[in-house]
Amino acid sequence: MSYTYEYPHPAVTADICIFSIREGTLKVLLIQRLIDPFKDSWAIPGGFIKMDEDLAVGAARELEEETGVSGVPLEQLGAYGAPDRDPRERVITVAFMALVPSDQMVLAAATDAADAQWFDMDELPALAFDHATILADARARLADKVTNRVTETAKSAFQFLPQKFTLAQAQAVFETLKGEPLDKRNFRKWIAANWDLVDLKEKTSGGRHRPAALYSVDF
Amino acid sequence: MSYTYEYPHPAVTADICIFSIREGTLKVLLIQRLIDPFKDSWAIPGGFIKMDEDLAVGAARELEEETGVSGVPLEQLGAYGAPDRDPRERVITVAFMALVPSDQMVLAAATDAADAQWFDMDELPALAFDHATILADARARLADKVTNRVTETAKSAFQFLPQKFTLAQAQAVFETLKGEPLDKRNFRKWIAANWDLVDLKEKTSGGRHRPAALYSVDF
DNA sequence: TCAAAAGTGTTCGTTATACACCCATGT
DNA sequence: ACATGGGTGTATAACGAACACTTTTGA
Repeated sequence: MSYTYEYPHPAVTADICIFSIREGTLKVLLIQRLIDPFKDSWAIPGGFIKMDEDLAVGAARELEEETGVSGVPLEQLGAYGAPDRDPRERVITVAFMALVPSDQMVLAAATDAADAQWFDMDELPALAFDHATILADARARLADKVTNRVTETAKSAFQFLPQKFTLAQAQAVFETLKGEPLDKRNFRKWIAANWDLVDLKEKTSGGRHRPAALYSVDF
Repeated sequence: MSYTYEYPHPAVTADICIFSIREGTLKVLLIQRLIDPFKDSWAIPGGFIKMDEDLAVGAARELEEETGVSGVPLEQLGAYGAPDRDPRERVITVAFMALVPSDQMVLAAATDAADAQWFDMDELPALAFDHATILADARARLADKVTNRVTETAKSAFQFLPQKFTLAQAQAVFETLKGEPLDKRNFRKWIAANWDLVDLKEKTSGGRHRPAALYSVDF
């Protein structure tokens, strides 16, 4: 089957930057490409948009196909369309991003992906296409969104915490997302002022040091 | 000549929201479509991206072809790709926006455009495709960008002022761009703090009322 | 003298930032 | 006793928002 047009058409893809926190560090979900170009290179997941699906829907589908990850709320980052960004043909990509919990997530590489793995944002491999640029843009946007206001993005930060958590644990999560250390007292003021924390009147135990108070959060 | 692909490809367009101030009100540059679909409807200028040009370059080219407007710095707004947004075939558009002075600008409708005119943002005609949505997004972004920091977008606001201007004139420009009235004293504090105003030690004359001090701005 | 626009400061609330010491526990 | 992380308050600066009266001119 082939498709013919009177004028040349670019291909359009969606690429998705999926961030998570694992082992206390910010990770991004990458796939290893199974096919050329950039065969065997790592890349952010993505693929061609179908003719009858919305951009965000196509992005979600490609994400699930290549990595097994589904049900994440994607936010559009923008379009990337340098003429030579794909050596095959003209490909314009629309980039999306999301922040998700990943503890119970099972990665399942399929379709164009030989493998799907979480990479530490500080130890990225060489990336296919212009994905390093896209990912850098996404990283910057993530840091902006997490602490400024009580947005959906900020809410999702709490997914990296157990239901009962200490303030030190919460601080570590926000530091990881923001990419810089935060002042302990200022952080505690901020979280108390901006979120509905419930003091559970419980303390951690078994630690080597002073027990910490446990909290939960109501949205 | 025709172009054949193994898989279906969408068409990709760039659409451009060009804002200006004319007669003291915020205007947007629209074209009247010469061809179907939406023949005779008004639309924001735009058209198909060529295979070897960058998105922003294509947007600038389409803008010039259809309206005669050139040399404007475009900022990407995002991609719009609902499957049915174009009745002909699947068309994904990348929207751009800019704020430009228009006093000496000569509009020259050509190519797909029967006409090119400035429309008052408060009196828009029915627009083709999903252009009403795109334009509303652009309008919101414009208001955000103009007053918050000393950005390029904010700089361009001064292009709507004569070289020697009064603070009341400047306030009127910023109010138009922001879409809401500003407090006189707060505005004067803000403009003095954020811009390098030069007090020209001159006053307006010929007005019916108290003369106003004239300023110019250095960047 | 009146109408109309020009000009001018202070207060308050919120937010971000900086910063140092004592406390409770396990070893 | 000591090492380790838990826990706490105050001061300052910057910013945005609210707000009313006097001055100067032409008609």
